[in-house]
Amino acid sequence: MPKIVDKAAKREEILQAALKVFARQGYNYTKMIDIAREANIGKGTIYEYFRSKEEILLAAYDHYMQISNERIATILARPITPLEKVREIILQTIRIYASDPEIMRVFFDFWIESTHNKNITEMDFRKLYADYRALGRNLLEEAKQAGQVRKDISENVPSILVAVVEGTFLQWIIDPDAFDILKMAEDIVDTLFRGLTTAAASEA
Amino acid sequence: MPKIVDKAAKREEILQAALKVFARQGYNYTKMIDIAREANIGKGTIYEYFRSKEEILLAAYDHYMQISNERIATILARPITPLEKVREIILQTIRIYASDPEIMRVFFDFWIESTHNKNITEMDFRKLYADYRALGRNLLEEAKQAGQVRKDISENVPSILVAVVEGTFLQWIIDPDAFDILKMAEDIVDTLFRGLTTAAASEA
Amino acid sequence: MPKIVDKAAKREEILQAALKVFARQGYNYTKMIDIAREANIGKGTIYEYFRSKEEILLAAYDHYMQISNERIATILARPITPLEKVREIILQTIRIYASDPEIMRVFFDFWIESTHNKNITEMDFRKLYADYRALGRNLLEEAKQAGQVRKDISENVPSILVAVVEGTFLQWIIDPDAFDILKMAEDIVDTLFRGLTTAAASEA
Amino acid sequence: MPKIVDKAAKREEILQAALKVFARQGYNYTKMIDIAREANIGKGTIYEYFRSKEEILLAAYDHYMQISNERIATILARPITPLEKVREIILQTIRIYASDPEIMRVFFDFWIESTHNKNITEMDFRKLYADYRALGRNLLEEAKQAGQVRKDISENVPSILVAVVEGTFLQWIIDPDAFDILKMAEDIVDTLFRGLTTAAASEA
DNA sequence: GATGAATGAGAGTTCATTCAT
DNA sequence: GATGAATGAACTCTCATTCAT
Repeated sequence: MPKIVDKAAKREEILQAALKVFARQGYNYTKMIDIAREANIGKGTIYEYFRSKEEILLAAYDHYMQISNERIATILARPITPLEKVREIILQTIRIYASDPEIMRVFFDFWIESTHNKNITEMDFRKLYADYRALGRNLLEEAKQAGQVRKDISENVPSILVAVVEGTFLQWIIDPDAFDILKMAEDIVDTLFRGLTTAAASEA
Repeated sequence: MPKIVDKAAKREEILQAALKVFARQGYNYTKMIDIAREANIGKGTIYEYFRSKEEILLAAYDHYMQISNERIATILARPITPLEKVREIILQTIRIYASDPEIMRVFFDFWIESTHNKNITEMDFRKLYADYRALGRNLLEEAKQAGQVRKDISENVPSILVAVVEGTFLQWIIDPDAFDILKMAEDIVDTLFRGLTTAAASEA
Repeated sequence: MPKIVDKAAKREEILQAALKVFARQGYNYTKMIDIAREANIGKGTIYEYFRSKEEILLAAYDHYMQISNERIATILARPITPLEKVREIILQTIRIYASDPEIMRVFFDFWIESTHNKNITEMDFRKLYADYRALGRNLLEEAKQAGQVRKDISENVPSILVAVVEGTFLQWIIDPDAFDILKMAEDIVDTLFRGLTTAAASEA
Repeated sequence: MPKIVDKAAKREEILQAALKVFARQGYNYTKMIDIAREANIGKGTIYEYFRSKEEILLAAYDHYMQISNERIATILARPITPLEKVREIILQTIRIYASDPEIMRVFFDFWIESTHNKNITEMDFRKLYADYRALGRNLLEEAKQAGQVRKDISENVPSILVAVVEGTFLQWIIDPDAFDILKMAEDIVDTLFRGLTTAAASEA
């Protein structure tokens, strides 16, 4: 009988190798042979697990999305107030990628790729951001109902929340020493919430 | 009797064509022939004005930097308070690129390229962001001295200001209909300043 | 206790599968995996029975030759006149492949392959055609002696006989509906023999 | 001003080089680099004149068709009887390719390729043969009307004419010494016409 | 004996750059 | 100065074959 291989595990292994190389060199500068070398396999072997370079890209994106969604789902399930959920999502999003910078590095690579590569409609950053904003909008609405958030805040606050998180990564990836990313996470929440929350809530 | 050509003007023309194509297709997907066609010149002619594709990239980056710096210098020279300078820089930065989206599209392309291409150390986003943060830090310090800004704000506020502007563009480029970018600019300032300024200032 | 396998039978099975795929896709477009799938075995198993793709080609050719030779031998052994033997060989050659088009499809594939692939000298269409011509020449000579065929026919008649059979298949494979292949067989013999045979024989 | 090149002439040059290599090695075994070497150009240069390997195939086929069609048109235009036209088409078809064997060698390569490659529907041998048969059918019909051809010949005679020409090439390409191709052309016509023509015509 | 996971040589194709005109 | 024809390095992907299990 032939060699038994856990196809899924090996696929994951290759994906991890690819992520490492993508983070190091960028998607466009990454050649199939680089991924193969990182994974300690032959060039042809990659094609036993992925149909093309683009499929690796998509798999990596899905990988990112899954991590992200699971994290958010967990937070949403916790018995905390809507405002605390917003705070936790921001804090933990930053924390998780702070400890796994590779995937955030490739995130922006994919962002660019999605902008120009028409073959990969599955990689829909438009929807991703829209979903994040909708999430923020819903939680803030709940928080308003609960009196945690001022009624007169701008409709663009969700966009601002997304912006500040994304923009933080943008700076941090380029220059990890620019600030303490974990302290930054706290400061983001504190600074923004000060302008959003009702007096009572912001003191809490 | 050689043809008289305004070298600098033609170089600028080619640069503008390149910017257009970069915005449309992305730096990596842009071929020299695409730039040549957009500029209505021969492929070889580009090389009379630029040594390589990378040099166009750098020239485009310098172009961006010059616009950006001039704009900021103008604002800094105005007889307004430090806090108003911060506000104006944020508002006008967003406004200017809102009316010229092309250059902001390529900005992130360059961001990515600078991350991976070791040949282009002149394109230093690390320094760019550091400069922006330093500018913010200085203006905020002045504003604190002037009593416009609360003394206890986080040292990371400059990073947050940069983040929110960059993150706004990130969303807007992907999805120009996600929000009204000009309204967004106002809301960013209002929302952030509410948490930063002293009561007196924020009422102003 | 090794599994008992009829090596020869399995080899034949694989060969039949290969013939089917060759007929469908052509030798060059046929991948080893296609043959394996058609034979319902693993890709590696083929190599237990054939050293290489080329060896399958050769085996298929031998298969063709054996069928062809057996058929001719049978006809030659029959107690009929030389001219009738020629007629029967032409008729039955066409009939047999008319009912088994697969093998004739691959015949021309092999013809091409033999022309360009220097590794397969065993696949000698030069000799095959020469043999056919020699067979025709001998039978026609006998027929001449027997007074069945005119003495002044061209020495190239054997080549013409081979040509018309091969050329018929060439058209028929490309377009099976171009003519009724069985009727065509009859018409070939009738048309050609009318010019070759003595009055007496052609009336027969 | 740039190098002036007669694009059409260079394309033709490359095509001729390709034909040579196709004849020598077969279409499938021919690599782009082989064509480039034969044409004394760089590999990339081919792509300035042909989009792909397949496009060269099609151009070569068109080249064949043009030669063939022109030749036939010339013959049809001559002031000779229908039967003589048939004779001339057969004779000259064989003669022309006898003096230019390269193109006939590749003809069968293309025949095979057209059978299996679905991308090249422009290369329609089905139509080619059908056209040849139709041409023969029409000329023979005219010849019948003119009393040159017996009224009771088989409807399949056109197919037989095509078959014998194609089958002759098939043998000749494999083994150019098997027979004198020019003598063969004469013998084909003589042998076939003896069975087809009326006594008067055949004596002529 | 049977298998399919692994492989790398080699294919067609692209494109930044050169340079003769 | 302007050009585009020419180029080959380098890319992604294929597939016959090997071999550990």
